[in-house]
Amino acid sequence: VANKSVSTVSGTQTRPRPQLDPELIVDAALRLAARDRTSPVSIRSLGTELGADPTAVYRHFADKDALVRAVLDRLLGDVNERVEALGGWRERLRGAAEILLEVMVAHPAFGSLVATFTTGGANELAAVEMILGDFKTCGLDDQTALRYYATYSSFVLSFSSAQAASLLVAGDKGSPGTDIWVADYSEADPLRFPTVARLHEGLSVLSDRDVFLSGIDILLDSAQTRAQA
Amino acid sequence: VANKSVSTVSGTQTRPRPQLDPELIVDAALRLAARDRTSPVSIRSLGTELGADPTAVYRHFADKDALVRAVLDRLLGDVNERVEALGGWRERLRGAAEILLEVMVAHPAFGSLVATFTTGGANELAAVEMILGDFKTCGLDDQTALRYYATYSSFVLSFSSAQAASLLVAGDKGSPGTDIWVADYSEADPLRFPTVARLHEGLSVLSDRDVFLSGIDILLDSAQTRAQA
DNA sequence: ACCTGAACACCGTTCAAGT
DNA sequence: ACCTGAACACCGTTCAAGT
Repeated sequence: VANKSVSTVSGTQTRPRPQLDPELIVDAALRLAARDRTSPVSIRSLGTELGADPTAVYRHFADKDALVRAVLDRLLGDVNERVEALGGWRERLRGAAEILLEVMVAHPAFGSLVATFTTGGANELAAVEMILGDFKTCGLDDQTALRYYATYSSFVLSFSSAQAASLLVAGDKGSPGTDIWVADYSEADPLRFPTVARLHEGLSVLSDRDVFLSGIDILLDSAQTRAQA
Repeated sequence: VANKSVSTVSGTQTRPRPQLDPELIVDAALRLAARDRTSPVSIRSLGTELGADPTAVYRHFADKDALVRAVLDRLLGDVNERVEALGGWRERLRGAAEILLEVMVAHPAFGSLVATFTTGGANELAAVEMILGDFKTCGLDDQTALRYYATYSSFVLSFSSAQAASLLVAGDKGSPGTDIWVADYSEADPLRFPTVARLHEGLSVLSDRDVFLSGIDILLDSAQTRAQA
């Protein structure tokens, strides 16, 4: 909506100060989060990225929580934009889950918080409308559609948040490709833990992403079956 | 296993120093977490709770992450103990989810981390054995049981973690009974967001706990149906 | 041999002092 | 009128100095 052109800035300043505004701050925050996916974004690092005093942020956001909400709403907007291209209620709900996970994991400093904040922004509302509408299109009655909407979004948000958070706690150590849900149970005592011992190989093969999509499929299958009944 | 009696301590010391050991530190950490459910537990606060120098903790745990893992394994042990009393695979899986959520929400400083850490402790292994075994009892083949185990635990852990985390970020402000997943959408524009505008009342009625249990029921229904096929 | 506590490198946030 | 940066009250963690 806003015109982001800065071409009218006079040439007197050799190093153009970027005319701080909320959108620019959100841009910088996302740049930092994507650049180092193992660290949180501090107000101080944000200041240096902006070429301004760290505390300048406080003239545009009441506190860090307000900044986090703005950043998350921006990410939600990116997700919505990509989801709009998808057609069919089921493909859209499955694709939206996949895309949201991907976007949050690409910006762990903020993605790790997506389950604990309500952005209150326009993009959040648009996402709710899309999800609720698709569960209605599926054929569910109002009451049931609401239930599936809530279950769907709580699963997608909390899973994505946990996945992003695990990148932050892992820090530099830990091979980057490692999945988080499954530990190595190869030496579990067969007497005390017979099932684990027998199936530990199958456990280590599961990938977080597959588990996530399995959960989505189970939920969407369930919605479809219930709608047909 | 360990005998926790300290009755043999000599009476020379007026204020009995509690003979620091890992279990005592975990006890103190859980006491703090349960006492103030809106704040994280710092090493410093742990020190004063123990009546010892804060850095004493580092002689028993390599770093804070190691302490967190020990605390989470203890909580997992508490959950397991209560779950053992339940009979029937379905009642146990449903009850386990309910109890885990309750225990994590009762100790948000640590519960908020339950989705991002693998404890590597004995209680974790016991929980995996229980869940896998119950999905086998349900009648699923190995491959499918593994998938349902992974989906079940990722949902339970990430939901509980997000729920606990929301108590931390809320801090003192915010009425304590408020649910996190649903914002107030009562003034959504009916033209742009028709479904939300029409159903916003139903949305505000949903409780987090009900949404959680709905998700569990959908998952267990799905497992049962697939096992019968 | 064991423990303390000062110190380091970080946080988010405030507000007096500058321009 | 606007912005800076020093300062405050916190973090987790280390390690020299004590006993």
